[in-house]
Amino acid sequence: MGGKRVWRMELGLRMKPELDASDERPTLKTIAYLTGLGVTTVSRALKNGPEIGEETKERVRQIAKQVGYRPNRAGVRLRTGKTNVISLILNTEEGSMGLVSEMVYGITEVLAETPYHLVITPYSLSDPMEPVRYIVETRSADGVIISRTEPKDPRVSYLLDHNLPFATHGRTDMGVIHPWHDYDNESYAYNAVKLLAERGRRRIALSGPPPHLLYARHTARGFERAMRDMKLDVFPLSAMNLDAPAEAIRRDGREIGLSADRPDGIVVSSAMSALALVGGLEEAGLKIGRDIDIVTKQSTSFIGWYKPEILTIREDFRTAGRDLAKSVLAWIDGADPATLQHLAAPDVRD
Amino acid sequence: MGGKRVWRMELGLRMKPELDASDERPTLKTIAYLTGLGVTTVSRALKNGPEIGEETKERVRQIAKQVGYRPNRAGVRLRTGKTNVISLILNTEEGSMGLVSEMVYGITEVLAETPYHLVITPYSLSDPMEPVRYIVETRSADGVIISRTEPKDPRVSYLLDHNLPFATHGRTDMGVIHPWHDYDNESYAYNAVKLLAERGRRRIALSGPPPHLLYARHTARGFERAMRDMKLDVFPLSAMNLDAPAEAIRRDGREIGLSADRPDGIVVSSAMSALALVGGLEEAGLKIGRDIDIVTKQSTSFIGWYKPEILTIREDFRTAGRDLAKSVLAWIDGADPATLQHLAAPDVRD
DNA sequence: ATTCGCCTCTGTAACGTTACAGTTTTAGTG
DNA sequence: CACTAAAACTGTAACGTTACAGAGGCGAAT
Repeated sequence: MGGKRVWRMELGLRMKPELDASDERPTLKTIAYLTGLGVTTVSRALKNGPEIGEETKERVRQIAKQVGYRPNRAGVRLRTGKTNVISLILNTEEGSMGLVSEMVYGITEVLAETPYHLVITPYSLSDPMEPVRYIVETRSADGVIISRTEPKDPRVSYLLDHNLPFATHGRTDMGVIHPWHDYDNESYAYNAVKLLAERGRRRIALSGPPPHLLYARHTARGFERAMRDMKLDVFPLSAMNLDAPAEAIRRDGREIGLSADRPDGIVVSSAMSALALVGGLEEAGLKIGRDIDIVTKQSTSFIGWYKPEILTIREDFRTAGRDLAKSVLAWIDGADPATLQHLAAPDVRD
Repeated sequence: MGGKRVWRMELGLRMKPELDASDERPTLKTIAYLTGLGVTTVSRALKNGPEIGEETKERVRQIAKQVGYRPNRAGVRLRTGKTNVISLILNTEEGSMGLVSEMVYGITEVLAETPYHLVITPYSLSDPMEPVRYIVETRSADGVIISRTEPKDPRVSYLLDHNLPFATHGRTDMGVIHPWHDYDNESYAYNAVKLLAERGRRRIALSGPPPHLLYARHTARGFERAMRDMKLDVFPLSAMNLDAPAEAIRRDGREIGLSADRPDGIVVSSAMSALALVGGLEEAGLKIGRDIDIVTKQSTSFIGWYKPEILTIREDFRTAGRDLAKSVLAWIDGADPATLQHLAAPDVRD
């Protein structure tokens, strides 16, 4: 074997007599030259292909490591069509503080251990299909992550039609199967009510998400089930609308606080709204935790720092990001999308 | 000219007799076939090269648009080395809510009108150089945006050494020239003090950023200048440390609130800390706006919704993102980096 | 001895683009 | 009329990778 190796080396030298400029980025050719093997062999060896001898593979791997070889993404992509890119499609008009960065962190955390890069693709509400079409037409990603999923989401059908793996943050209601990650808002609402009941609250209101989104339904279901189970009085909040600007919510809070006939507990679906609501309630002279209790979801723990009187249940967007990334990768690798659906149980402590 | 066109078409047909599968993605070859021109000519025409006739260019452009031609990024990248990628290097441990997403939005807003994509490259505090080295070694981006800039930032020297255009969020103190965008913290602190002075506050404290960061110095300078100009009493906050966890800041706030000898105004450098501080002060029974005034920076306007008593001065991270993106692109296009340094004046209204 | 199949390695071509070095055509010059 | 120059176009090669179709060598079966 030693003899064979030497012979190959000489052959290599004869065949590729160019100087290898050592400051250039190494390619397969560099390794081929160094080992005296063919470029193809090196390529197969680094992929651990079955037709390459174990000894050769080891030698190639060693040299590759020595010279710091990194495959050229453009080369791979041009030849195979594989981009090694996951695209996160983001709406740039939403200002849901913290949500996005946490999700991005979760995604990068998973991708860091793979050859995948994360590309951020923005869209405006005026044309949500634009980035999806762009990615499909230019084949610029192997997989896509979608946020702000709608119950009937045209992006989902489009991606399914074009066989591009994806995962959605939030479920859909279209009778099709695809990977998703969703926070269990039914469980959240149920537990929120339970928390209030444990504090002796009996007249409880729900300030839910915008009703056209699917998770508004989940939230309402959990809320109503809990109210029935615990035999509490639903306090209807007609005016309340989480889509409304914070000023309006604050105003609502003040009105509620001033009315003689008011709830003694409110379940809120977003930390931002909870803050605005509490602002209004306090302006009306109420003391949170004494006169009324508020439960809200929170993604970062800042409410706990600031106002421990507000009851919180955690929603972890980093985990969501990790989950979504793992699901897309799994789908790309051929997993059954039906197995890539995750409902995240809310963490009731804190 | 009509005759010429027909002849070319025939030539084209003779030379490339393959069927053009119309569902395939169009390439230069497709357009060459359709126009009867050579691939090279089409390439030059679409780049508006000088050696192509105006009439031909127009025809090529038209057909290109008709078939929906989009240059293949991998092809360009492989041939030219141009990636059309800007990399945003992010620390995934920081939880500075809202900051990151707003910056990302600003960047994508600028890149949307260019062929550039935004890639998020994460790093952990244990090895801040890793992503920078990766990008340089694999030549995987044409430009880089750095956040959390340190006064002596090794990433800056490394990127300068390797001729990779970049821009930093925050200035450095290394005696080298590079593009940056920085919030004018000196001006912020000055205006914050002025705001307090206008409300009759006289014993003013500063709760500044972690002292090892450069903008701590800027903040302190603005604060001290304002205090001198307005002949106010500096109230030293020995215990205060914005690096501390929010719980500690909250505790500090309570202590300050309970002490007989306390400031009547505090300038705070981060909205998060301001909230924790206010939480503590209120716990001690103080009423913001009556017993004490707080000024803080805010990036989203949520404090205004929640607690209008807290005085705020806006810091706009979306603009920062836009600025940083524009600067990197300009540097890539050969602009003088010395002209790409922007100090963002704080917006005192709101 | 021949054939067969297996194992391990090989070169060629192609992905889409552009730099480069021509080539043809037309118009202008002496 | 030859000659040159400019204008407008051309093909070839290369970027780094991998699919594909071999090609040697060698042991086993015939």
